[in-house]
Formats: sequence, structure tokens, C-alpha cells
Amino acid sequence: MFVEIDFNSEEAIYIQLRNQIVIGIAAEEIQEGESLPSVRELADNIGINMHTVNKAYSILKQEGYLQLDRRKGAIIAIDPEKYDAKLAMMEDMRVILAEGICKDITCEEVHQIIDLIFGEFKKGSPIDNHNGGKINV
Amino acid sequence: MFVEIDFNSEEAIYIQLRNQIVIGIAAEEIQEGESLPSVRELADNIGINMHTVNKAYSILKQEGYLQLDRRKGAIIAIDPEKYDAKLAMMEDMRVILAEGICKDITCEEVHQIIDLIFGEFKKGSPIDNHNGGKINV
DNA sequence: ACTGTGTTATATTATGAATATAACAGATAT
DNA sequence: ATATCTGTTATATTCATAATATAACACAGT
Repeated sequence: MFVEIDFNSEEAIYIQLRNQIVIGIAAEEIQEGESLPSVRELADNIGINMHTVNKAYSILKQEGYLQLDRRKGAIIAIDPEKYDAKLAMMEDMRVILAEGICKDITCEEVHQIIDLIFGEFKKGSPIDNHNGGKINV
Repeated sequence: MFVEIDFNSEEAIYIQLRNQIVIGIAAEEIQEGESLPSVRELADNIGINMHTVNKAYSILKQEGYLQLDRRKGAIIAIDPEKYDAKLAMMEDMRVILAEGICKDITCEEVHQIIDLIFGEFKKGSPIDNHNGGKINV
């Protein structure tokens, strides 16, 4: 699994990190029961502060993606009951689809995009393995 | 068309405003050629600063939703060529779908959600007209 | 004892959101 | 012409938060 941080992005580092880990889980680059690096180790590898990683981990824990164990560190443990993911998805989707509708993207095109992305996640890594500055996790 | 700002949200006010206007256009609550209130008027109605509204308008102009005319004010004018909306959609969609996949939401369920939201936009207002603290625009 | 976990606390710096005035150029109406 | 309304730009301040830097604690493993 790879992590790539864009330091020029307007998106906060801990958000980028959180998102990439979620994508990594969805792409099955890292699986249930496996553990992420410690907050200090990953912070060193990326070149950021420990607390920034800690914040990402804490959020992932709260959202039901991680279980934080003192012994094994941060292990992937999905809890679908933590919150209503379907409801959250609809909220996020509403704005994105509104943008698309304004720009004349059809419902069929959106369905194609959905299938395309789902396909990427199913067959292993959606990211090419040439590693362009990405941090191995 | 209605605008509702959540002052307790972590989302910036000008982003909320921008999103609601995009949703309003998609829902055809406000249509091409019609004009939005002036930055000062809308700011007064909502109870926020003029510059906050101005920032939302400037972004909408840059993204190809608005044309700012000194005579008529801010009029809705969609320009699908301003940027690649389809590419932007895929970027945003990737994280959302990753979250859904982790939480065991199937591809079919996502398709249903898409159709549901598209249906909301087609038949007029997706927002009920009971007006719970929303600002008429 | 020592090291490595997550966790918490405190403080500082930097960035950006939101506000408050103020002014300008152009268009409209009285 | 005078006044008023546009968007636009400029400057400054306040406030929230992201990111950093240390430091310390409780717990588990070697």
C-alpha cells in the first residue's frame, strides 16, 4: 500500500492521509486484521509530524475503519455499524451530482463512472506501481 | 431558491453557499439567464459579510456557473468548457466510493442512490418548502 | 530496565476564514 | 448632475485550525 501526500494541496495532510488509507482498504491493498505502521514510524517515512498521523488514525478509529491496540498498533477493523455510511454517501453525492447535472453530464455517464471506479477497486491496486514519490506502508 | 447556512458546520460558509447555489441550478430552482441577488443584498439577508458572498460568486464565475455583469448583477450562465467536470467528478467520487466499499455498500446500491438523487433534481425542488430558517433568494 | 505502543497535554507558528471599512469604475435611475 | 446600485480591489483585524515541537504518561513486549 502506498501513501502519497501533496504538500501543495489545499486539502489538509491528515485528510489526505485518511482518504488514502480508506482507498487502500477498498482496493484491498491492506486487509482486515493487518496493521498500519505506528504513528511515529509513518510520520518519519512521510516526513511529517507524529500528531498529524495520530489525528488521521483517530478519525479512522472513530469512523470505524481502525482499532487501536497498544500491543499490535493500528489494525484494520471495519465496523459498518459505526455510522450510517449510506446516508453520508448520499450527502456527499448530492453536491457532486449537482455539479455534473449543471455541466450536462447524463445519469448514464455517472453510472459508467461508478462502474469504472468499482472495477478499479476490484482488481487490486488502482495506483500504478511505478511509485512516483509515494511512501510504502 | 433557498439558501441555508449551518454556522456550526466545519464547512466554510462560502463553500456552503457555493454548493447550495450549484444545487439550486441543478434542481432548476434558478435557471440560466436569471440573476442572483447582489453580494451586499444576499450578505444582509443571510447575515454574513459581503466578502464571503463575493468569494462564493467569484468561485462560481471561475468554475463556469456565473457571469458577473455590472448592469444585471450576477446572472446564471453555464459554461461547460470551463474545466473538465467529468474528470473532477471522478476524483471526488473515488474517495466516496472507497468509503462505501469498506462499509459493504454494493455497486447496485450506489446505482440506486444515483438514480434517487437524479430523480430529486428532475422534479423541481429537492428541498421541502416549509422553510426551516432558509433564506429566500 | 529498556523500548515501542497509543494517548494526552501544552505551546508556537503559519495559514486561511470571516469580518470591518474604505474606496474605485461603470451603469442606472431620478 | 446627483445619487444609488453594481462588481471589484485593497487593507487590516480577529478567530479558528492545521501543523509543528517537546514532553510526559500508562501499558505491553523483549
